[in-house]
Amino acid sequence: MKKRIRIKDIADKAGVSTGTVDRVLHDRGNVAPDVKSKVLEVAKELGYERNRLASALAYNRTIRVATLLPNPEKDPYWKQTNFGIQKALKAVQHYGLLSEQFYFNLFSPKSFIASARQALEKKPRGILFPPIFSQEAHWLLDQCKEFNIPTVIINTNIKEATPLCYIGQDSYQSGVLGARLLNFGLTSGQTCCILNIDFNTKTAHHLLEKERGFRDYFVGNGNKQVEIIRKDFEGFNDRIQLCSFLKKLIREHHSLHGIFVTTSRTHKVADCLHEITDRKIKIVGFDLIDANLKYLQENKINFLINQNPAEQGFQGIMNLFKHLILKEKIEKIQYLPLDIVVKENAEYYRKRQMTFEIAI
Amino acid sequence: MKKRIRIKDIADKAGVSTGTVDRVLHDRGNVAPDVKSKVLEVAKELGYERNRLASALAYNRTIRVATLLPNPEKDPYWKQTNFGIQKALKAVQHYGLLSEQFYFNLFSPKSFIASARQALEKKPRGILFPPIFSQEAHWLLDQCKEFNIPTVIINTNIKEATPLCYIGQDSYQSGVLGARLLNFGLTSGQTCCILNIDFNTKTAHHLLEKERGFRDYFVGNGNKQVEIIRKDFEGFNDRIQLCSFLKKLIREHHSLHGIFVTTSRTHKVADCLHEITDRKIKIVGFDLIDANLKYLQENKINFLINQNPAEQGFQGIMNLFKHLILKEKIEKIQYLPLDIVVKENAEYYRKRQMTFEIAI
DNA sequence: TAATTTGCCGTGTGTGCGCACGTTTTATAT
DNA sequence: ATATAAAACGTGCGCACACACGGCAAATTA
Repeated sequence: MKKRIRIKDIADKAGVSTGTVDRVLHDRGNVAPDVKSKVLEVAKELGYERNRLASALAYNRTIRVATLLPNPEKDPYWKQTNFGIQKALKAVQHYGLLSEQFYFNLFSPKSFIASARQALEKKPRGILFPPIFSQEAHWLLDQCKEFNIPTVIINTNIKEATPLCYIGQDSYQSGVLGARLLNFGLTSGQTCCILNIDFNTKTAHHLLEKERGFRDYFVGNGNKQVEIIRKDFEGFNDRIQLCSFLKKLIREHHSLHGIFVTTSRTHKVADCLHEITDRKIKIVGFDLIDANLKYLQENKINFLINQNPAEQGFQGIMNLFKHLILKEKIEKIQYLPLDIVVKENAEYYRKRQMTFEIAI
Repeated sequence: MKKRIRIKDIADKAGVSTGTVDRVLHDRGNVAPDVKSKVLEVAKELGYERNRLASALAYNRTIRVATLLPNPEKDPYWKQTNFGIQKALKAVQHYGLLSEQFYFNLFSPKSFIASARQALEKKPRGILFPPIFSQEAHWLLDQCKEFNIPTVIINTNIKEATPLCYIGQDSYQSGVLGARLLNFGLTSGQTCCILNIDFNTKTAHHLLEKERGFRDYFVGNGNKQVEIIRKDFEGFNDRIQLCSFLKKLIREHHSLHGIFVTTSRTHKVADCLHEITDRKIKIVGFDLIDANLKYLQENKINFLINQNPAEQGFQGIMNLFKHLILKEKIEKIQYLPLDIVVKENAEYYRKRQMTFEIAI
C-alpha cells in the first residue's frame, strides 16, 4: 500500500523543518534560494500531494464575503438563487467562509448602487452578484478591481469584464434550444413568437442573446417554413393588460402556434392564454418556479428550460471558497447545463434543487 | 461572532474529560448512565455540531470496499459508470476509503458469480454493483446480508431486497418520458415502436418497466390515436441482421414514425435506419455514449434520455463513504434526474460527466 | 480473606497542515 | 568591533478522534 507523503517526509529528506517546507510550498518567502529549490526538488521526487483536509483544518481563520441579490421575497426566481447561496454557506461556514447578504430592488438600478455601496463599506474579501443592470454592474466591477476584490458574477454574463468567474447559462444556446423544442411540434407555415416579458428588453444582454440563438436555429435548420415575430411586454403585473395584449397578438397572427417566453414569467402567459383562446399554442419558457410547474403539470406549458438558479448560487459561493480558502485555480466561464423540463421529470429537478449536498 | 462548540467545551461544562465525551458521542460504551446523559444534555444545550473535517482527519484508518461491474472496456455505457467510480475513489481515498474493482462479462451470469466470489473472498466492508442478472443478484444480496456487508445497488432497482441504497433512475418514469417526447412529434394515426435491443428482454425488470411507463402515457393522454407495437432484437452485433430486421419492421408498418429504443444501443438503430429508408422516423433513445452523440448531432436521433451512469458510480461510492466513514444516515432510494438531451445541450452534460468535483 | 476480574474514566499520543511566535543566524550600518 | 536590523528557520498550538494504558473502586471468585 502506497503511503501518503506528508510535509514532514519532505522536511526530513530535505533536512529542514516542516515550517520551512510550508513556506516554500505556499510561497510565503523568507527562505534561502538554495533551500527553496532543494525542498521543491524533494517534494517533486516524493510525489507530494496536499492533504486538503488537514490543510483546510489548519487554515484557522474566517474570511468574510458579500452577496448582492434582488430581494428574494419579491421574486421566486431569486428566491431559489438565494436558497443555493444559503446552502453553500452552511456547508463552508465552519471552514472559514462567512458572508453578509445585501438585497436590492429588481427594477431599480438606484437601489442596486445603494446596496453595492453598503456591501463595499464592509470591505469584503469577495463579492457575488448578478449583473442585471449593465451600466451599474460595470461600475461595481470597476470598484472591485480598484479595491482588489475578487468577483463572481452569475446568471447573466457580461462582456468586456474580467471577474474571477461567470457561472450561469449560455444564453445564446438556450435560445437555440428553445427554438428546437418549439420547432419539434410545429409544422410548415406556422408562426411562432419570441416574447420578452420584462423591463429594459432592448438592452438586456441575455434576452438579446436568446433571441439571436432562437433565430439562428431556424436559419440553420430551414427544413420548415416558420415565421418568427418578436414582441416585448412590460406591464406584466396587470393581468387584464396582459390578456388584451395576447388577444391582440393571436388576432393579428392567425397561424401563431408557438410562443417562446424568454423569462421566468412564462406562467403569466399560460395563465392568460388558455382563457382567451382555444387555439393550441405551444409554450416554451424558463425556470422551475412553482407557478410554472403548475401549468407544466396541466399541460399548459410544454417545456421549461431550467436556468438552475439554485446551483448558480451554490456554485458561486463554492468558487469563492475554492479561491479564497483552498486557493485553487478557478475556471473563468462555467456554463451550467440547459435542463429540459417536462411534466415527467420536473419532480427530480425540483428535488435536486432542494437537496444540495456537500461531500465532506 | 458565534464560536464553534468543541468537545472540550462540552467536557469542561460536564465536568468530564474529552475522552469520555468522545465515548458518549460515538456510543463506544464504558460510560456510566448518569455521566452519559449529562454529557448528552450539555452537548444539546451548547448546540454541538461535529467538525467533520477534524473528525475525518482523526479517523485515521482505511476501509476497503469492492465494486463489481461489467467490463468497462467492452461497453461504453459501463465505461462511464466506471469513470464516475474512479473519480469518487480518488476524491475519498485520502479519507480512508479504498476499493478493489472486479469485472464480469455483461452477458454471462456465470462470470458474474465468479467475480462476486472473488470479491467476497477479500472480505470487503462494502459492495457496489448493478443487479443485471436478477437471480444471481439476489444470491449476492443474500450473501452480503449473511456476512453483514452493506450493499449499494445501481442502475437497476430490484424488488424484495433491502440494500443500503439504490441509486439510479425510475425506469417506469423514463418510459413515460420517452412516450411524451415521441408523442410531441407524432400526429394521429401514426405508429410507434418500443424496441428492446438486448438479451433477456422478457425478464429484465427495467426494460419491462420502461414499456409499462411508455404505454401508460398514451392511456393517460389519449388526445391522439397512436398505435404502439413492441419488438425485441438480440442479434445487435450483426449489422446486416439488424438492417434486415428493421427493413421488415418498416415494411410491415407503413405508418411507423417513431421508435423508442430502450437501451443505449440506440445508435445502431439510427445507423441502419437512415440507410434503408427515406421515411422520417423519430428516434428517442438512451445514454450519452459517443456513438449516440454523433447521430444526435446529425439529427438522426431526436432525443436521448441520460441515465447518468457516471453519476450513478460517483454517488454509489460516495454513499459507501458516507455510511462507512462519516457514519451518516443514507437515503434508501435515490433517483437521479431524467435528463433530456438534444443536440443543443449535449455538450454541457458530456462535460459535466467528465468533471465531477468534490467540494473539499 | 486474599486475589482476580470488571467497570469506569482520565491521560497521553499520534494524525495532518498552516501559521503565529520565537529563536538563531546573517547582513548592514555605525 | 559592536549594535541593530533583517532574514532564515524551528517550535508548538489548534482540532476531533481512536487507541493504549493506567489508576481506582467495586464486584466476583478462589
